Amino acid sequence: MVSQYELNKQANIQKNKELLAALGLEKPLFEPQAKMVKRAPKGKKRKTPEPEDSYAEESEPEEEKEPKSQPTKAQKVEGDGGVRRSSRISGKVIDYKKEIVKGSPVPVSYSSGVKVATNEGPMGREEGVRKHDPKTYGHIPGIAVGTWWATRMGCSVDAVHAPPVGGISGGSQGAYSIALSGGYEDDVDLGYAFTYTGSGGRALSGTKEAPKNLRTAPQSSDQSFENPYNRMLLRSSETRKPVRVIRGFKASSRYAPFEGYRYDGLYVVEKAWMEKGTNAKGYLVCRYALKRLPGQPPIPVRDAASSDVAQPEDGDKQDIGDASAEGADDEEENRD
DNA sequence: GGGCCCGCAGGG
DNA sequence: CCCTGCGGGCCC
Repeated sequence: MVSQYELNKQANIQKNKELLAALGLEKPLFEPQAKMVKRAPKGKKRKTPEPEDSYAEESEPEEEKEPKSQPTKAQKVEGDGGVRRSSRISGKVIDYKKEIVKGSPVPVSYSSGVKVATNEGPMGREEGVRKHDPKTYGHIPGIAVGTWWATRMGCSVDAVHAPPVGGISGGSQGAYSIALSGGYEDDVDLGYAFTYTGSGGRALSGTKEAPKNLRTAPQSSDQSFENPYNRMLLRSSETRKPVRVIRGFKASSRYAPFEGYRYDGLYVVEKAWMEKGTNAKGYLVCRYALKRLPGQPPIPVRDAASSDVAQPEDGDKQDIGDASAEGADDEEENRD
């Protein structure tokens, strides 16, 4: 027996898929699957050299250190018996810092086409010093598309997405950035386009009888565009300012990283609307449809079948970094 | 695994 | 200054 919840969820997903198609977002700007090829485990484990050179000091990206088309070193292969480490949130078995300092800054279970931030702080990347203003529209200098962090604080330090918890960050002209972290089950993610759900409607303070002090909680009331964060994204759909997007390991789509958080580049909010979300009471949620700007590097695809990671097949390329896709520079930023 | 509650960066 | 929020560490 399928639960009513599941039925509602599937209905919502289907509806949103159709909506994305109706918006003309059904055609990928690139074909990730077609260009990805599974890498068979090669036997060894970790390794992953890693030049830490490249765009080290906020200079310009330069790229090309990307593994693509050059299966060799940098390919993980995780042989750890296939342990999926996405469960990191619950156990502290994994010492990220150690892993980062050693060879590969990126966990072996996920390194396809991924770069790491170069923000070196006293305690490592996640605790560096912020060098750029997160309150700007478009790319952050020196942070290439595909950059990966172990935690949200890393994204914050590198100014890609400032809030350590919040999913939306923005100003008067729209959102600067958003985080896809699987907070809402019925969001649809096609990589080059996706639907996103707004903030609010959660009882973070609990009830009078059972007061709480949470950072996130289940939906317990309607959302609305009155909510400042939701209003920002609504504003984005009007100004069409580019929005930085990071995908987190909690997101369930095949475009989400296995671990940590990854900068997936710039998107534009194509539409904003209200609908009944998938939750027990059918509370209203603010929903948005985002589309990726063209000219950006492909998004790595998670291989659903195995713990191996898909790999871009041929240098398909299109350079990373900020290159095109910049509707970005018009960041005369906040004119508050 | 689940529950609790903390810091932290923003926005008003 | 107070409140919010798609983290995360810890303890059970």
